[in-house]
Amino acid sequence: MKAKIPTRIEYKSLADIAYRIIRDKILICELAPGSKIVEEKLAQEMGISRSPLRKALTKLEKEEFVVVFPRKGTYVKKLSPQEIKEIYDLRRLLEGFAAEQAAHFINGNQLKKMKEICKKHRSAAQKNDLLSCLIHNMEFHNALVEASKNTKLLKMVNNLHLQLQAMRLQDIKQSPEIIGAQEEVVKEHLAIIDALSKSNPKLAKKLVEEHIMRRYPQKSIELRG
Amino acid sequence: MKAKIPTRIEYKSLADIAYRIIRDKILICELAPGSKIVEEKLAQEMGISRSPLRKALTKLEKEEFVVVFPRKGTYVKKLSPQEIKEIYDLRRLLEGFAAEQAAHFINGNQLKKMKEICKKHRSAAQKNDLLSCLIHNMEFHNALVEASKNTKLLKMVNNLHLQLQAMRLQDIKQSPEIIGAQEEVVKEHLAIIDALSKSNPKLAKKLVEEHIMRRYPQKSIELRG
DNA sequence: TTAAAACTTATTGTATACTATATCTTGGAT
DNA sequence: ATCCAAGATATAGTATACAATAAGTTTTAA
Repeated sequence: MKAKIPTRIEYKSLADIAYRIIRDKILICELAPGSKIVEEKLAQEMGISRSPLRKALTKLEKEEFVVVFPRKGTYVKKLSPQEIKEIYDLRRLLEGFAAEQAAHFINGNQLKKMKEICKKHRSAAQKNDLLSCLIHNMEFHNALVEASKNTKLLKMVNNLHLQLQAMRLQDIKQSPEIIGAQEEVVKEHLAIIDALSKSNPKLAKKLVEEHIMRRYPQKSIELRG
Repeated sequence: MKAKIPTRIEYKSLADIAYRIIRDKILICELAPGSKIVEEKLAQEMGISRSPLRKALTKLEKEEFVVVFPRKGTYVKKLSPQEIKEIYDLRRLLEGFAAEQAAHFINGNQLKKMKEICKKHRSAAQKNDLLSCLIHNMEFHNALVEASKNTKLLKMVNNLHLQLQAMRLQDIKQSPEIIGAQEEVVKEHLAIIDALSKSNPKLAKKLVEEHIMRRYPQKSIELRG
């Protein structure tokens, strides 16, 4: 008899829960970059055994939130300047492409959703609520890539954003002013929405690329391309 | 005291070995798309316990070689036409970008290496050794992306190629002629090398994009962009 | 006193045992 | 005969136990 492939159902295993908790701890730097993760210790803290914890760590390793040194231990990943550059180069490429594609398909609902995100984003910016700004920023970029209808692309871009998130939160804590200019960010987002609504792929792509590179934190390093 | 981050050493755990063996079995369709993987059964066949096997399966899940349905089981992934389209769209984008970047940095050694790969590829093509052709083809694209000096990009493209590999092998078995035209492929590879050696980023990019889309197996579906 | 060796401890990797759930089988009622 | 329910079985998820290795500590010899 042929194997029946089941339909996916929602089920949260301890491994899934642990994955999410540890990832969040890394994103808010409760687990600091470079610090060691001792399995037994962390498992006890979370009230679970090492089995689901190790599964969670394996997933985090694949997504580059931690680095595993065989027989030595697992360490929270610390992004190098070179990696940050790579991420921004890839974001420009991938999200630029996403915008181009999205301009072909995007519908009223999706545009409306993006506009609402911008509204909340602007409101948070005016209140100087930088954490909310960070969230709405991710929501916007997420919605943009979703509209490109390429699920693999969405996964890639999502992962890149999450990898940057810990760094962004650190920046907020250490010097909120460098994040600043959130109203500028919202303006640029709205311009992108406008290009999408006018089904202008080339413009949407260009605006997204420029938007991303304006936020590249290592402006001093010369850009190529 | 600050945590000392160890240097990476080579160490093959049973999980690593199992990962590689299972991945290869999937690539050669010894584990057929859609078939179920029973942990206890596969572990016994490989002479290991479920612990390292499950770690291997978790990695394979993250790389989309298998799909895990919670509490149901793990199944070998079967690519849908939509996913194949996504992969080709992304390959065009990512490898086109890689070529553009590579044209800036590439050195004599790397060019030499790529030429040698083409030489072997042509030789295999003349002998009608399609399996070797597949390998040399991957080697070429790998070398191209390596020359772009973006490690994250390399990982992404590598994964896309591996995901296609099972399908390509099936194609060879079922109808060798559709693979054919390997000498054409080599010619196009050499043209790409030529553009790189002349440090012509725009041309290199264009040639790579065209080269990839010429091999898109679903030509009938209209292409956008 | 210093350095190497032997020993101890901590921690990862692996195997096994247990638990919970999904699937299959059997039996009974209509 | 068909459908549903209760029990049996298979299998994934989790916990624990054990093995191997790396890191740390003490001892001993020069």
